Amino acid sequence: MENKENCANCPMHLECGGKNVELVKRLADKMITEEEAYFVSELFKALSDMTRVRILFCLLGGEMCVCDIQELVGVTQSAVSHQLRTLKQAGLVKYRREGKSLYYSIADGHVSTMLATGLEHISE
Amino acid sequence: MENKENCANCPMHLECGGKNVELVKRLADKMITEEEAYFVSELFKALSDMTRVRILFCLLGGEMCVCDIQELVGVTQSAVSHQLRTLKQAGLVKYRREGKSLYYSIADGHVSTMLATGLEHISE
DNA sequence: AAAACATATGAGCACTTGTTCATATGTTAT
DNA sequence: ATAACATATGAACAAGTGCTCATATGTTTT
Repeated sequence: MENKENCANCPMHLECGGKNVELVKRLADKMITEEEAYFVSELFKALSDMTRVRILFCLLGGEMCVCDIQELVGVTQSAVSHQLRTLKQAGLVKYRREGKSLYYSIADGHVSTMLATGLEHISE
Repeated sequence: MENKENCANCPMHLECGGKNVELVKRLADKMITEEEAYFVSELFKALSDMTRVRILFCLLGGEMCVCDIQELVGVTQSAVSHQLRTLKQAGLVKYRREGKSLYYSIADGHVSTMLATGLEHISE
C-alpha cells in the first residue's frame, strides 16, 4: 500500500491496494460518477438552508405567491425572492404568472419525499 | 396590507394581511417549527457536499474502513476523516472498531431513501 | 403616460465551509 | 517499551453563502 495518496496511474487507486481490496475493486465500477455526485450534492445544497426549507414546507400546503410566503416565513421580500431563485434553479419549485403576482409551487413528488424522509430522520 | 415587513405584534404576519389570507391563516398553525426547519436543513447540509455524497455511495456498497473509502474517493485521509465526522454528527453513518481500523456504514434506511430520491430527481 | 404594485436582481459584507498541513490519539506488533 | 499503523483533530486560509440595501423589471390601474 505505497503511494496511496498520490497515485497518478490508478485513478481509482486499485493498483496500490487497500484494506478490503475485493470490495473496493467490485465497487469501483459501480461508483457514482463525479458528475452525478456533483449534481446530487447541488440538489441537497438547495435543501440545506433553514429559510428554503421553511419556504418549501409552505408550498407543500399549496401554491402561493411571494407575498404570502413572506408572511408565513417572516423574512424580507428580497430574501424570499433570492431563495426562490435558488429553489427554482435546483428544480424544486416552479411558478406561473397571474396578473402582477407569481404563484410558486412544488415542482414534483421527489421534493415532498425528500422533505418527509428528512423529517422522519431527525425525529429519532 | 400595511407594515408588512416590520410587524412586531403579529409574528406570523396574520394581522397585517396578505394575498391569500385564508390559505396563510390555515397554514400558519401547521407550519414546521423553526427548530424542525433548522434540524432538517442541517441534515441536508450534511448531504450537500460532493465528497460526502461519494463517501455515502461507497458505504451503500457495504461497510468499509477509512482507508478503503480513501481509495475509492481518491482524497486525503484527513479530508475523509473530517467528512466522516460531519456525516456521523448528522446521524448518517455509524462505525465499529475492529483492531486498528474503524469500519463505517450507513446509519439507517432513510439515508439510502434520500440518496435514491435525489438521484432520481437529477436524472430528469 | 404616470403611478402603484409585485417581484427580481446586483453589489457588498459578515459569516460559514472544505481542504491541507502538522500533530495527537489509540491500537497492535516486535 | 518502542515502533508502526489507522484514524482523529486543531489551526489556518481560500472559496462560497445568505442577508440587506438599493434599484430594475414587468404588470395593472388610473
